Amino acid sequence: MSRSYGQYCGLARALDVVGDRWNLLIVRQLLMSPARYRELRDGLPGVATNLLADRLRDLETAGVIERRLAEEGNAVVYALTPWGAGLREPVEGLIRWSTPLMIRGPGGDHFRAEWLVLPLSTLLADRTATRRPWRVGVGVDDGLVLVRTSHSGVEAGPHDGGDLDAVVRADAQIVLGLAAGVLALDDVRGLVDIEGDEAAVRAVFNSPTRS
Amino acid sequence: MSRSYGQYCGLARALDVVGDRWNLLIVRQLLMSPARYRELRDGLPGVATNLLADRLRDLETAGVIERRLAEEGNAVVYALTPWGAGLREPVEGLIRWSTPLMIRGPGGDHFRAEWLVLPLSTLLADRTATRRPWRVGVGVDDGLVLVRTSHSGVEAGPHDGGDLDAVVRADAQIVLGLAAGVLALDDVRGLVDIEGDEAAVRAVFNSPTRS
DNA sequence: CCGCATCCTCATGGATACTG
DNA sequence: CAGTATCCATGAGGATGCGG
Repeated sequence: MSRSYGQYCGLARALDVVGDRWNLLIVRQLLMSPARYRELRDGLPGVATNLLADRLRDLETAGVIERRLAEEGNAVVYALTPWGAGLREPVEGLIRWSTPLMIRGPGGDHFRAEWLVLPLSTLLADRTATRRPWRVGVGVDDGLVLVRTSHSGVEAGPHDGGDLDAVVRADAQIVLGLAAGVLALDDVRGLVDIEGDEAAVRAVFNSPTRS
Repeated sequence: MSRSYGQYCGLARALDVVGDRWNLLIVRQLLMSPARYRELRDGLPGVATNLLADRLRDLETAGVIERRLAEEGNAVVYALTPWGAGLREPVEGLIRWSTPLMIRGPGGDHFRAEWLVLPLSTLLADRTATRRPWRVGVGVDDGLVLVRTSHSGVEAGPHDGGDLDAVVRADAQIVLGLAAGVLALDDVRGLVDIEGDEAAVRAVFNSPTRS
């Protein structure tokens, strides 16, 4: 664990726990779903394997994550504790704050479709859901993210294999621009591929924000 | 500037900008008020002066902070840009998340009364304000933090020298426990010193949360 | 294979002295 | 006062090893 700030301040103590490099990205992965060591390593391109092991130990000691035994028996699965799951708010706050950094496009950075789950969740959460419920797949590269109506608005998550009313495919940059309201669907028609119920797709990206 | 994560992910890009050690603590200081170099150094015990200078440069380059000329003429003052001020949400989220780390008490850590401003702001913000407006000073050590009613609830900030309806003095740990709702005022009567209008103090710490 | 531990190199952080 | 310059300790990154 890195050096403590030694300050009796909530932010400093929070950063003593999750401020070290890679820690919040590990939390990001686990906010989507519990995962095995290898899955974490795959979802965190660039992490050194010894650092990942170190950080998992630190976070477990601090009570942010816990090791569970997978259903298959002896496999270890890492998951957030209830307290660790409380990091969703500040993490989503940082994601919303980062919008200006994302609409510039990916540059040469790594990208994984699953990384759209949290941004879509938080950017679409306060959209008013339409009358009839829908489930839409948002596809980038080879991945598919599920966006659907929920009791209180719109939710995103990993694709669960269930039926979809529609599938939208576009570059990640465009998907984020649409979700953030920086782009309108009609402005990028040629860059977006829509299959299925177009009305459902419009409900995702063009419905007014509750504000 | 530290090594980039190289991930096209909002959280990773946000941390590329503010994830380096000390960066968010500098933002914490500037969320309270613009400050000069020396004030930042004083408010960040433990920071090395070269690191502070480095970080201020990085944050300015990234567009999080800006250098301003003070009213007195040639003095430089650091302040958040509008985008940088948008970090208030995730920072307050981390502060709320850190409550379990704070109610354990200060241990041997440094403490400054001004560090209560952000926690009091975010922990009391959704308390319903009483009918008549009040201004209460919360005192720890030698410092005094202002808590007052606002149009939409309760606000905290640096003491502005104006008249106060009451002053409460207690240890920082107790103040935070009261604000977080972990302690009730009557449970710690002997440890809290109240001057002035006690009803105003009760309005700060005992009014029901809006939930 | 998966889940780490070890080793080595180099970038970053920390403490202090120094300068315009 | 507002930073630079310097030096040393520490942590990150990458390759590889190793037991289950």
